[in-house]
Amino acid sequence: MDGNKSKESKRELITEAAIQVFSRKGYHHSKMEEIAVEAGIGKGTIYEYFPSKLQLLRDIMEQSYRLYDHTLHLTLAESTLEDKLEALIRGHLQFCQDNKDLTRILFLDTDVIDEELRQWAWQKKVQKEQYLQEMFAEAIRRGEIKPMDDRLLTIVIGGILMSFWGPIVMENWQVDPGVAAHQVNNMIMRGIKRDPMLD
Amino acid sequence: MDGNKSKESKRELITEAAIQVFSRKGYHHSKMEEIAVEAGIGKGTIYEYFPSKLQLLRDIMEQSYRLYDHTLHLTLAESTLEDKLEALIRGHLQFCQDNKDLTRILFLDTDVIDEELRQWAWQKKVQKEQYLQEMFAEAIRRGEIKPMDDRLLTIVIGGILMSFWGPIVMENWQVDPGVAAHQVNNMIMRGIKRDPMLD
Amino acid sequence: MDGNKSKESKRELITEAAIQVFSRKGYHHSKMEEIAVEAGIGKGTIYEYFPSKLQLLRDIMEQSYRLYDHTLHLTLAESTLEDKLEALIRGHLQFCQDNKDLTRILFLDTDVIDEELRQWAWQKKVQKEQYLQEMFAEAIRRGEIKPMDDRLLTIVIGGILMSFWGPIVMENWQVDPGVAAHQVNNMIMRGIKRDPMLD
Amino acid sequence: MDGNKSKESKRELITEAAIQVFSRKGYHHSKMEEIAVEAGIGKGTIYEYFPSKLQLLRDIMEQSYRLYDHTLHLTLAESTLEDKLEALIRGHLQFCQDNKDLTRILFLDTDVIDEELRQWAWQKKVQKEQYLQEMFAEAIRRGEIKPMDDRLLTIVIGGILMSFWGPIVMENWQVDPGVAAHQVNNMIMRGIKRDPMLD
DNA sequence: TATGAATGAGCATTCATTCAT
DNA sequence: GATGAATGAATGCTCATTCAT
Repeated sequence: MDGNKSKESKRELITEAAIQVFSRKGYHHSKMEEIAVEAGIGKGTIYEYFPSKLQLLRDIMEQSYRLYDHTLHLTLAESTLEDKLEALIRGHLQFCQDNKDLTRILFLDTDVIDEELRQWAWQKKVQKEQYLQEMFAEAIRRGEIKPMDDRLLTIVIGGILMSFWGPIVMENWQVDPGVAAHQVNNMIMRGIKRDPMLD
Repeated sequence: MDGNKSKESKRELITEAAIQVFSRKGYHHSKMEEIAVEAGIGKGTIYEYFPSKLQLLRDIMEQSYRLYDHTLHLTLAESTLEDKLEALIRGHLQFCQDNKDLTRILFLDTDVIDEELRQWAWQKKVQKEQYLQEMFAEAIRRGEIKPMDDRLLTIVIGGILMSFWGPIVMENWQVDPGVAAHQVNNMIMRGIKRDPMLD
Repeated sequence: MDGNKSKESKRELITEAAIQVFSRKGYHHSKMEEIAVEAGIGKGTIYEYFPSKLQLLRDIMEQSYRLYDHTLHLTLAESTLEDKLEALIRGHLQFCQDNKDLTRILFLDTDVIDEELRQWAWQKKVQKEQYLQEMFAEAIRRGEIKPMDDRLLTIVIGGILMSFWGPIVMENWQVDPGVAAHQVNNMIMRGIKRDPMLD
Repeated sequence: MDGNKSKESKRELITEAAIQVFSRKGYHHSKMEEIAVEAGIGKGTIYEYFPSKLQLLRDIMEQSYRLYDHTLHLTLAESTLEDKLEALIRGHLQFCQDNKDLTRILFLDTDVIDEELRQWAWQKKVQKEQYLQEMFAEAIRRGEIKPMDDRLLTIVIGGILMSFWGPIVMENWQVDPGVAAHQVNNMIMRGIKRDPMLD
């Protein structure tokens, strides 16, 4: 029954260990030795599966983004921007809660490592923003939301999404994704100002 | 008179050089040698003013936060939350534009260095959030904004502020702080959804 | 019937592969992995036949010397030194041409490996020189060649023999062993200086 | 008085130490640590003067060849080939005796290291041979020596020169360069065969 | 018997920090 | 004070060898 430790699962074992360590210490303070110990294997074994420490990080990053990309696709099932946005926020919160270590690496270490990785991460960010911006532009055209600078709106929404990982990952903020997403979506859609009409 | 290079100005010279280099390469890829060259002094001289590379970063961080704290105080001059928020956003945008290198270091390298610095930076963030949260709580009590989760609102607003440094610092996004702040503030206060009443 | 790969032939298979690789890359740059691939077998299998990389080299060296020793025995069939020498040179040239890879290993890697192997190779060289030196001493006694320092003559002749492997192995120098041996032998026996008697 | 340990002499110090160690152990078995200890300095200091272990070897090789090239120039002062050859052999013997460690590195490690160094060393060898071959061709034309294959003669003479370093360096063979050179030159010029005319 | 995944001793190299001048 | 040559602890990576299957 131990046979499920196939070649693929050994790779995953290393990846898991690396995620733990990278998340705990950050890339530069993580030693290959420590990752090996965490995985319960020898140092050299890592190099049977990954050619270098940097490539190990890259693989983790790419795997993470593939996982995360799923979040964006949640918007496709909805028709109105309001529903799309809520689905997006909910999915994002869920991802952060389900993959704390990954989130930490993804949003923390990204920009500090090497130029190629930096480029890659930036491109990912741009792609995501283009997707969102088009979504907003279309909603403006459709008249669902007010006429406004779609670029600025993209930046703002992107920032809001980013804002959650800190509390969730660093402070272990417990939150129901559905509830929080609804509240946040309400803020965005209807604003926070008290409606004087209600008085 | 070479003596105008007083003790204090030599310290600043090093700090400036370090900001350049840290910003350009990130902390871990910055060499003390390079900082010295950038400052036009000898490598050993840095150690006359700063006990270590890490402490040099800490000093820069602290100095930056002192500078940035000023932004928060801009809210004090305003009475309504709407005005406070706009002043805050405007001040933040201004700071990012005026101190790109500092911003990069502040929001990029912060969490990856050492545990103590990580704690310190987190504490700064918490302090800022407490200030904002109280501001929001008071506005809710006062009835200026709708009843809502002030913690969640704080996170959202914090995220929006953070969202700007990327475009400004990395993409050299040119924006008029006054105009952008007003637009963003409008989004937050009145929401983005088109008012059906207007139809 | 795959069984024609007997124990002995598998050993030879490995030896052949090792000769190829050692010759191509030199001992230190040759990887056991590469030798295994060259032999078309698994890495571990080599260790069924040779206890270590170094021992594999030693075996090749010893085998080579056994093969080469034959060259020296060619002198036995001749009576005069002149004929012995020509046979020796011819045999040496033939050996270099027929066993380029072996020659390369034999004369290139010998001394750089480990102390024991160095000793062994040196001893082989000394044995060969003793054989030659005795041959010369006897020829001097017999009056076939002039009275001279037989030690010095041995060194000179040894050097001449060594001089051929470079051009043959490294530059792929094509030469007829019989013709070249005759020419070289003539140089040695009669000198290169033009005989003034002939004028 | 310690001030003569200038930047240049520290470089030499390292070079000397490296020559010792490389000569004793061969390149691949020499550790940077050991070279540092031999030089009485810290390991890191070597890297202040040489960018890598390989470059350290290269520098030594080049320096050696510059020193050795001098030997070839000794032939220029002589007019007849006989005198040129004797000067060459004498210079060669002298060089081997005076620079045993260097000789060992030069004639032992050359071909086993890296491709670029291999090329470089081969080119040096070719240059030397071209010089000799032209010298011989000219002597043939002039009628000082018999008509013969000048390429073959070059190989033979090159081999004879090479033959000396083994006994001198490995067996500490004590020889008077002048005397030995004269004897060897006689062998080459007049041959070893007893002149039947003398009977 | 054959295999190749796993191992870890071993080594070149980096760079923050020191200290003699 | 200012300097930069010297240092060595720290670490990523290699590859001969082992051993479970």
